[in-house]
Amino acid sequence: MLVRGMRTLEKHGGATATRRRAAAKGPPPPPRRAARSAEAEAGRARVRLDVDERRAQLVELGLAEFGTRTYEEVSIDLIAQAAGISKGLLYHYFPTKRAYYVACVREAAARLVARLELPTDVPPLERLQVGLDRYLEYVRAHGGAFATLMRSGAFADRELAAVIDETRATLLGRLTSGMADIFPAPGTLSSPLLQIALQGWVGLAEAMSIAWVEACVAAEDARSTRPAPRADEVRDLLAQTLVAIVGSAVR
Amino acid sequence: MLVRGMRTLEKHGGATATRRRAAAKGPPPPPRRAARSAEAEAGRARVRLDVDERRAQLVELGLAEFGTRTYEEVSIDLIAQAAGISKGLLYHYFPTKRAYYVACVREAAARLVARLELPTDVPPLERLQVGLDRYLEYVRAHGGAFATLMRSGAFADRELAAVIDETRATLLGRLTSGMADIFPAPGTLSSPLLQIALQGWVGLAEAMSIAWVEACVAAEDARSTRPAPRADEVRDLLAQTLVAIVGSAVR
DNA sequence: CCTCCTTGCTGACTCCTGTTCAATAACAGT
DNA sequence: ACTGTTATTGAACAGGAGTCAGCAAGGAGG
Repeated sequence: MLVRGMRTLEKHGGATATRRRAAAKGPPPPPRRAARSAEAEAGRARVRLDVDERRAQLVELGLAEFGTRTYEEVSIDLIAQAAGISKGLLYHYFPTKRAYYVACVREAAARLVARLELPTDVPPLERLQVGLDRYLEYVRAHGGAFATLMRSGAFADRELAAVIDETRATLLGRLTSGMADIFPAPGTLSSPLLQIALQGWVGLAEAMSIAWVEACVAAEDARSTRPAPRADEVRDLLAQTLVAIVGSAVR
Repeated sequence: MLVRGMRTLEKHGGATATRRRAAAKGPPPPPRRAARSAEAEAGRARVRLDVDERRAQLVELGLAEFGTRTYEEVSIDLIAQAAGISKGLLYHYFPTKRAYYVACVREAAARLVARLELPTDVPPLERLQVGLDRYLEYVRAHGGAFATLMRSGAFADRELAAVIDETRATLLGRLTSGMADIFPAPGTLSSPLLQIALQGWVGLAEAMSIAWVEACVAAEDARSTRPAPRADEVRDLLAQTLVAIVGSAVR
């Protein structure tokens, strides 16, 4: 509690650490500063949460932080401080900073996927339009956070790339489901070229939506610039391009 | 002379540092060990190069390293060791690791741009095709390095983003120069929507080319997979999509 | 109410890597 | 050979990721 300090001089940890340091440095270690009891005077008592709660809280916080700053700009200490916990606790939930980041990206992706539930009883082209509308709406609402999350630390490790690829595949699958009827030619739908074409279109969609959001922001800031395109213009452009590219690829 | 000036200030800098250290640690700073001349017994003598030579060497090395590993995987020590110099020297040429990275990316971009010099006396569509062919050839040849360089640490800072944006704009300008003749409607060519469309197409081109290279690699590894598309198929797909997207955007 | 006892939680430590700086040595001009 | 310039170095510093021994909140069983 209050006097919980002392920490009994860290009987073990201290001794071990001292020994190791001595071995590394040679000269006798500097006098150890006496451990003081903080925690009490810090004002905030130790709060014990349920595992899932804490995890959710941390991911939520990470969503906000990583959406604003870059991966490397966000330090573990910062997160811990913002969450009101110790650094060590974070490692109780996530083995590494990257794992924490991946968890956050995964959550963001899950939310995006959840928001893009589409009706299955409408014709493919209409579904595509509705899906694109929702996608653009999402990107517009989450603006920079979306771009930051998707691009900032991306592609550094396999796991992260897998999450992103999977998300893309899921969304693409939803948007294009049923479109096989439109383009006959049975075998061609899974041809290597079409695969590449579709991956390319996903890149197009992301680049275009990001450019659109930037144009929107720029248009708001300065009156001088011409107004940004409307969402439905962008949506139509995306839809038409998808049709065109698939048409070209299966030809 | 600038350097000289700083040199003069070193008296101050040193004092400041010492003061800071004392303030931080409390106890008087440990006696600085007398600098000895080891170096000789290290086997390799100190080599003194011309500024530009060394810079070029370091950038060349960085191209290789950053093309293989990720930004964070490449440590300054690694670079220094590979170059056979001390860590400190790197900071004589580049103020920071990121600056070094940016210099490398800038060089890579410059080479790409240089390779994409296009003849000006051919019709626009043909020029587009030739340009795309060269682009794909480059991406194919430099495979992963291209993707790694362009994506790994990207977008972390303004400067890097600027380099990449500028490169994209340059290439796009070359590929599309003269195409104004094809699509009449004078004012529309710089409409906001078209800008977005073109940025989107660049994203398409990058995503598609990366997917294509991956398909090529995969096809080489396993015989089971279907063969990767030919370069000219991808090129035509890209060209047709560009025409289609511009057509949609100016409509 | 007390006592385990599980486990969420902490703080001090280590290690590693980017960055700084005073000192050193190679080269150019004299 | 002497000297000034500056490329080059080694050691120290800073600060952030990751580790670990021990502490305590809240329930289970007496």
